[in-house]
Amino acid sequence: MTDRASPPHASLGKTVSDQIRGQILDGKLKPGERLIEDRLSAELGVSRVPVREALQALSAQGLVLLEPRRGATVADVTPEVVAELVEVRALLEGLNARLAARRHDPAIIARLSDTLRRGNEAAGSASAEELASLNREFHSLLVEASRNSVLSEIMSGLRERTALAFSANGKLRARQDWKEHSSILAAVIEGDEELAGLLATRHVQNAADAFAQALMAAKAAN
Amino acid sequence: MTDRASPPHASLGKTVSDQIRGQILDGKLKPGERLIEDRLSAELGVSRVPVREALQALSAQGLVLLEPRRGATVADVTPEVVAELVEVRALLEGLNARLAARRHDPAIIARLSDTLRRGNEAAGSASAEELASLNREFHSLLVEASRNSVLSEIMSGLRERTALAFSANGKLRARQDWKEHSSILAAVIEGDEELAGLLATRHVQNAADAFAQALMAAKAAN
DNA sequence: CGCTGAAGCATTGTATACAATTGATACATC
DNA sequence: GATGTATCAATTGTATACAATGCTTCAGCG
Repeated sequence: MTDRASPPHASLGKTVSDQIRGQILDGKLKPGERLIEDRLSAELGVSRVPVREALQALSAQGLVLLEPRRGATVADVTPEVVAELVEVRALLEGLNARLAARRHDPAIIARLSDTLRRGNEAAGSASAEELASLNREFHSLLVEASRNSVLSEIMSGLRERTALAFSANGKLRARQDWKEHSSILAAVIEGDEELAGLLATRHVQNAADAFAQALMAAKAAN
Repeated sequence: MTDRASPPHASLGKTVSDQIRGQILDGKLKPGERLIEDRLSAELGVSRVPVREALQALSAQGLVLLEPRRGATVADVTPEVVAELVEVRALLEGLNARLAARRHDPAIIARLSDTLRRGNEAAGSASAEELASLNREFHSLLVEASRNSVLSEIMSGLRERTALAFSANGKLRARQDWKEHSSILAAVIEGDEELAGLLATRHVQNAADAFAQALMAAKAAN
């Protein structure tokens, strides 16, 4: 039940966009799959107009590829794009962590600590979905902690795209992930900007490396 | 005549979006001004549907503020947001320049050199519009040179928003701007990643500082 | 004179209908 | 048998029409 989706009185376009985004991130819609407006509008019980709005929004976010006169498909995140994504996101997570350490907001830090605790508890036992949700929560709070709305918007898009790419990562790295989260948060609490930034950058790179290795191993097994 | 706008067979939504974007960046539409769908559709001779698409796209880019049930207004870039914008853009321009230095693509470097030459020639005499256009061209090529499509997309949005904020900057800093462009390009040609990155980051910060000072001076004059 | 509230208007949100384009299939031709 | 071409179905692009909402104005009352 990780679907909070959208508030009841938001415009339909947003509701639909959240629905589709959810299905993409959950893997119910697979990369390359066509998103036909008529089908979606019938499925969701709305007209094509909000569906089109949603598809455009998702396209702007990079989750959907929108080709003129040819329709929409779920974005296929190639290894090249993943590398680009990681390069940019690693840098920005670094900036974000530095800012969070500088701002040093006790209220958000408290919430981060709580999420961290739950993440550590869940790292062993919980389902992949729950782990993903906690992961999102941690990074989302961290973004909030930097108090930079521009950065925040950009990063939320990047996080979703990397999540899409790494969806198969599952529970394997959970323990290591939360270890790293822990040290990032510690640096933020200390107000050690440089360390927080470095750790956050490394965190992204480490996760990407681990994923690449897992991928290689899977290939070798075939 | 810096308007290349959109290719003739692109969808109307894109055409309209380019039109409105142009009017915003040219200052014909001022921050805070309401963008009423009916009026725009009448003015541009299309129905409201493409206009809505355009407004959403511009909203995703940050040039337009879209409030549910309340319509669209030209984004008002507050000093706080400018600071955030500069913080992020400075970092990303740094990464971009580093990558450009690493890639080191002769074809693009040749084009950059050409633009640089024209920019230096124009720095003294040309109109503000022409200078802005050359500036866009230089940075646009530089983004291309990094060969990172993710970075490229993000930065083009950021550049437009900073351009909107600094639109009043005009010719004052032109000479200094192109001096800095020149040294950035030199570092890129040398393949000196670190220097190129540093200079590019500084370039953004310098421009922002200069603008802030100009603003203060203008205030003091009142 | 200011305040409250209801009616009307301006504007956005959504649905339906039509036009235009693309991709596929079947057929004819070499 | 391969290749080109015409026709058709599926799908997207755009326009128009209607519904829902928020803002403004102004009458009535305190």
